[in-house]
Amino acid sequence: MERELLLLGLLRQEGMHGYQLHDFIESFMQTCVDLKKSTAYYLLDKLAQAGLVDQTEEREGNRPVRRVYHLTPAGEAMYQQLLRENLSGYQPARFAGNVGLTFLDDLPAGEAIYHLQQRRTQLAAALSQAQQAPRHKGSLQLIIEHQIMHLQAELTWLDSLVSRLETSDHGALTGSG
Amino acid sequence: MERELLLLGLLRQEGMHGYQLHDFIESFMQTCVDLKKSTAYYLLDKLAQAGLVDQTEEREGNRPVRRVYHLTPAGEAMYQQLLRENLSGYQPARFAGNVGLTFLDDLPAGEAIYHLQQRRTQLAAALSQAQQAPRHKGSLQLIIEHQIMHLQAELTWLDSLVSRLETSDHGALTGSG
DNA sequence: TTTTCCATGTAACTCGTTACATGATTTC
DNA sequence: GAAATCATGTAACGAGTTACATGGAAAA
Repeated sequence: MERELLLLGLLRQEGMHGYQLHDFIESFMQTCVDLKKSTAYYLLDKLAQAGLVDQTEEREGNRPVRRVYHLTPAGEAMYQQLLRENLSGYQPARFAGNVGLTFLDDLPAGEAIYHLQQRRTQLAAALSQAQQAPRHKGSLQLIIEHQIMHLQAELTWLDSLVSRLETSDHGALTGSG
Repeated sequence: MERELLLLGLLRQEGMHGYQLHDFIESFMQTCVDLKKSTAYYLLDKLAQAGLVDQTEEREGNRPVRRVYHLTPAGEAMYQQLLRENLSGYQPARFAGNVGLTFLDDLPAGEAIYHLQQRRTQLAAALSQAQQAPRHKGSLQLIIEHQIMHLQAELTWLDSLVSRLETSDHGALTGSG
């Protein structure tokens, strides 16, 4: 339900059409959320069918019609509920990259280090991208801060893992650390 | 492909049947991976059809047949490739709980704090569960360490957020922190 | 004896992605 | 005139979950 919450929350601030919504998320929340264009349309349709938003059609010149969505009272109620549910629950993050770590010692230390350094490069890039993200008013800024905190922690951890591998006395991985 | 990598990596260490595999993951990796029983069977079937594992049927007494899976040479090759791909890439984590934070200032500070403290309780529980996880040999231990690091960072961050809200002079959220 | 554990699977479904299709308009 | 942007959508697919179905064995 996070995606629904996201759309409802944004539409609550101001009416928007699908393209605009996707654009906003891509430009300002790209570090933390990823919502494909078709998914946005699909979701808006679903929200509309559920009576949580309604459409008003706009047109400028000869362009394709823009369906601008606004919250209905039911949508507002649902938003209030979803927001509280989201805030008061902890949803564990999933780390796809950890599966490889499970089997790290199936590789010779040298090669493990090499691959992890590739990973490090991408991680560092993600961090500096997050750090350069434009500052936002209100709590939108929070998720950027969170993202930066998270990426910094990941980077530090990865570095400590690599240096443990480098000084590998073959007990380094499981050593008390 | 992480789930496939996970299964291949475990099966490489020793032949196992679906139930056993699911059991192992649930008991020893529950803090980081979640793989439903049906998904395990489904995936094993897919791997078998792709020729990456083969089955040998075992039976004990009158119990249902156990299909024990082993890596084939093709499976071993695939494993080697997937492992390197996984290690050398960075796959961003997704934080479903962040969507709510985006709209945190739609709630009065008091209520926001209340909900975040609910979240904190669950987070702290997850942390202590991870801390009590049995110690493992080899790099399996790495993902538990990583999980603990991650949960600690989350907890610290959440606490700092709550205390910013508590001393809320209404600029606290976006203040230079 | 009833519940839990062992062991497997199928069918229906949801969610989201990919790839495709359309067509106007603005920018280079 | 070509390319990018604005604006919408559909069809097909894939991954994974839920709920259901089966049945023997062990434990309570």
